[in-house]
Amino acid sequence: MPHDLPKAYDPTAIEDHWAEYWVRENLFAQPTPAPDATANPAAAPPGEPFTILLPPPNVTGRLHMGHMLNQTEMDILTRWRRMTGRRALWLPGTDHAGIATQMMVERQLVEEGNTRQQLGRDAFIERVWEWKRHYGGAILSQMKRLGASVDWQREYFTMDDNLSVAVREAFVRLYEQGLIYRGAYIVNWCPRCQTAISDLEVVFDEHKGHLWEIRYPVLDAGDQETGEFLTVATTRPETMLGDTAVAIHPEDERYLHLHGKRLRLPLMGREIPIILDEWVSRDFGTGAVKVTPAHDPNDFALGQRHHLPSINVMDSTAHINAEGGAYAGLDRYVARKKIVHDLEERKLLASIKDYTNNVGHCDRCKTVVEPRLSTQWFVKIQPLADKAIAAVKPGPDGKKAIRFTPEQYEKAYLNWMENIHDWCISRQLWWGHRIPAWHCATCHKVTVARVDPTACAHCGSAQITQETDVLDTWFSSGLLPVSVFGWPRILGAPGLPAAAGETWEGKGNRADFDAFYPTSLLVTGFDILFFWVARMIMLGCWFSAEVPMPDSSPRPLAESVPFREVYIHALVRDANREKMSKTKGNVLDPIEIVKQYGTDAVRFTLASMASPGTDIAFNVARTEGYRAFANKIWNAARFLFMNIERARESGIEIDLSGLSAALKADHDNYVESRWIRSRLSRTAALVNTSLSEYRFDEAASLVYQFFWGDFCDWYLEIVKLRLEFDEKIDIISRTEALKKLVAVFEAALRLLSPFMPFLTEEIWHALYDQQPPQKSIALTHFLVAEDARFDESAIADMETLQELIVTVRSLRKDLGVPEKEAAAIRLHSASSAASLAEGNFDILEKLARISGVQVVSEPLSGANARSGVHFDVAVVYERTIDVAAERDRLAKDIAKYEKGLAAAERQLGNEGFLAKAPEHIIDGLKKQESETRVLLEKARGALAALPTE
RNA sequence: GGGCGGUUAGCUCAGUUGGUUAGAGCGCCUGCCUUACAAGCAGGAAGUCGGGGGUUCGAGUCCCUCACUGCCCA
Repeated sequence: MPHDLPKAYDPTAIEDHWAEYWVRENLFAQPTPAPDATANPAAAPPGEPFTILLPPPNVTGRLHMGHMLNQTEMDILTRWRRMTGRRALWLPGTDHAGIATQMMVERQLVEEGNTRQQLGRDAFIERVWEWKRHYGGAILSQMKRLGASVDWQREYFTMDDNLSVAVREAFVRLYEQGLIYRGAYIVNWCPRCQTAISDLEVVFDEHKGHLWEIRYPVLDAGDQETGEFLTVATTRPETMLGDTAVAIHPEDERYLHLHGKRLRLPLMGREIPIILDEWVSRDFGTGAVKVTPAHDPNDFALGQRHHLPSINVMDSTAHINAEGGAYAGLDRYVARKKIVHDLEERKLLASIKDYTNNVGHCDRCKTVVEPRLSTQWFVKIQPLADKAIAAVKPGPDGKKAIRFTPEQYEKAYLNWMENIHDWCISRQLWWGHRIPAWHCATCHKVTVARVDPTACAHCGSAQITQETDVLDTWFSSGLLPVSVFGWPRILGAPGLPAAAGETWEGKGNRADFDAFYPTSLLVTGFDILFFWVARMIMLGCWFSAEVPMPDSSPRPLAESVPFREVYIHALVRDANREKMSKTKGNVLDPIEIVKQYGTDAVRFTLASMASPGTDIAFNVARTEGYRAFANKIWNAARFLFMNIERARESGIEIDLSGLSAALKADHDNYVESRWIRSRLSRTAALVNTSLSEYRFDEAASLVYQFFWGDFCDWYLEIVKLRLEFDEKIDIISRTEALKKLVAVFEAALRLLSPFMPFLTEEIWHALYDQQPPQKSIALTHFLVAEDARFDESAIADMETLQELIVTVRSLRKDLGVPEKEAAAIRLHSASSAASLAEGNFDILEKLARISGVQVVSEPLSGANARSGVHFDVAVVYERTIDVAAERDRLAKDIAKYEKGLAAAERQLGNEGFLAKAPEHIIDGLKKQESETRVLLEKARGALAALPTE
């Protein structure tokens, strides 16, 4: 029997199955539109595209909570958009992660007693590919398991041939445009990784160190020491070996007499000038700063301004080199110690002060980064940044081509983009896109080419060797929004395989580009704002601008952006709001939690806590609650199936093809059915709005509230009355009631599906006896307000009934009526509440255990009565209420009503309010005032009617 | 040092352009195995919205200020 479900929901029993099913059936593949689709709208597939690119996780990566949040949000949005009829394409893939991957494989080699140098470049790269084939992309398998609704046929990897072609083309174009140059500048150098790293890969940590003050002897005109000293302050004394000047502020009165003088550099003996520069801070240290252009970015800038030589005193492993004289060969920290010792010995150390400073560490290996002068490749970034700024600011039409949510991140983005530095794109690694530049041994010029050259383009010499550096990983991932759709092949660029077919099947073509670029949205964390977001915008705007629009017109900026919207989500922290970190040991593995509670429950936790701009303190207690929610729905399904079976046994078959009509049906005798359909309609409207504003928290709680609070707690309980088989309810109404129940439930499943895809898929298939109208609930239609009939009066009536039921329940409890015992009520009402109660006696009987209703014409007060706005109700019972407790309760109510009434009266007596406040506010307040007055009078009466002690 | 955010129930958070008596989940208290569900049902308690000042007919919401706190950039 297909409808025989276990009593408790066990996610592990079903999730693997559906995860595999979705991948196997290729349900979320988005085919390339027919090439002539844009020219011939009739041939175009229906629906606006909704395109979203997975921000590429590292190929070495494993799924963490941040990924899971990120992917949950993308999946909810993609599933939702897909169900609303958009042509949804979510494109997955990974990043080759230069340093991380190379480190991984190097570690393997070390275990084998080998090094990459021994292996050689080509063999090493082959080794990395091998590693990738075996271990790479574990994170994508995890995504599959979590049911991400991506198009697996379009999976990308930044080192794939097609994407490598794009990288090479981009490099060559930028070079030809004069936007790539090579030169010696200060870069962040990781002595362990042996490569330059970007500013963003340097993590600053507070570090307790010292500030050493060193006395530099002043020289007179004859180069003799005058006996005077200029004292400089430094946190890194070992760099003094490379000092080429000392700088002071030109207006610093302490040092006016030293203008134009020279100094003798201690330990090295070299003469260096005193230079004047306004950059020097007079308040810091002694106001005199040593200048080491080869080892500090600020000093480098000073050196440029004052034409100072740069002396590099360290090698690539941060050991002192031959320029360091007696210290050559020492590690930087050993050298520091020795230098301090030597200075002290020569009485040149003025003082040592404790000092806390920010020290940069390599993001990958935590080694202290050494700012170092070295020859690197750079992108002249300003022209790209200008476009990237224009794309975010309002255009001439006042519209922004890219919109940020939450808005505050736009400011952060612009601030960064407006202060951007040239981008160092070279990395001294082997794993990555090798820079397509060849150095000529004959004329020393550089040849940059799309196809590997055999001779120097300048002098024709065959003595050329390729640049050994590779490109920064972000260079390739920044290109993804264009390259995954076939750029540059779609331009038919020379030296590239033709756009039509060949080996590029499924790797993007012109029709894809026309259909899916710009993508709709990028979802990512704020920590990634400057990595993906910024680079994709710069490169996307730059290169797509050359691709004409489908109608051959030039592509405007608004159509060249890589995505139209950016949604920035929060950081996932642990339950104590601590940042998760391996060293703290508080990292939660999402997969482990998923195993415990089910994917849906974890997804729902993340969604319901994802209010924009607020970090998520992930607490499994919350997840436990949502597992309970899943279980609740599971059991609601069991209840339905039970009744479908029972109906079937008595020869009633529900026509599942008529469900949507049942939702809209005008004719309906039952208030609970009119009410639940109205609530469904309202909920659908609000969920759609919330999702369109990225309010995952609102959307999730709306669905939760509807399913549990409305559907299960009220509707299901009442509908049981209609399904009674012992009673002589006519078969037609029974069938109708069951049909509406099934219709509402099925619709609610669709509403829930983007949030809980596994549970809803399982139940939905079961509902259709494994013969559903679609292959997946994910391919059905997402509910909108119009799908269910909305009836304002049903909501009002139901709310009155609910209030009556809750009042009676509470009264019964306070009177100590045993749960199972029915009791009669007396009811007074000046409005329709009494007739409503009589007309729906069966509901009251079941939900409030009422044995009879006696409608009375006099208001009720006293020991066993309570009042709502529309009614007074008393429970007929032999015992009376706990008078003291009731008095407390009433006193509290009275105080609350008095306060409320006083506030309302104050407002309504205020002419300014009556004159200025909008009408609906005034009307609302008047209504509130009169209702509160009624409640207050009734509460006072009730208090007076209580027996005295 | 510069910039941005946060402070609402015991905990975690909502609270739309100022507008009717500030909400949710979890936790807590009380009573129930009522044949969908004890991962449940029913009832209940709980907040001077960080402090102070101001604008306004009206402030959790806007402005100023102080305190605490988090993040980003240098």
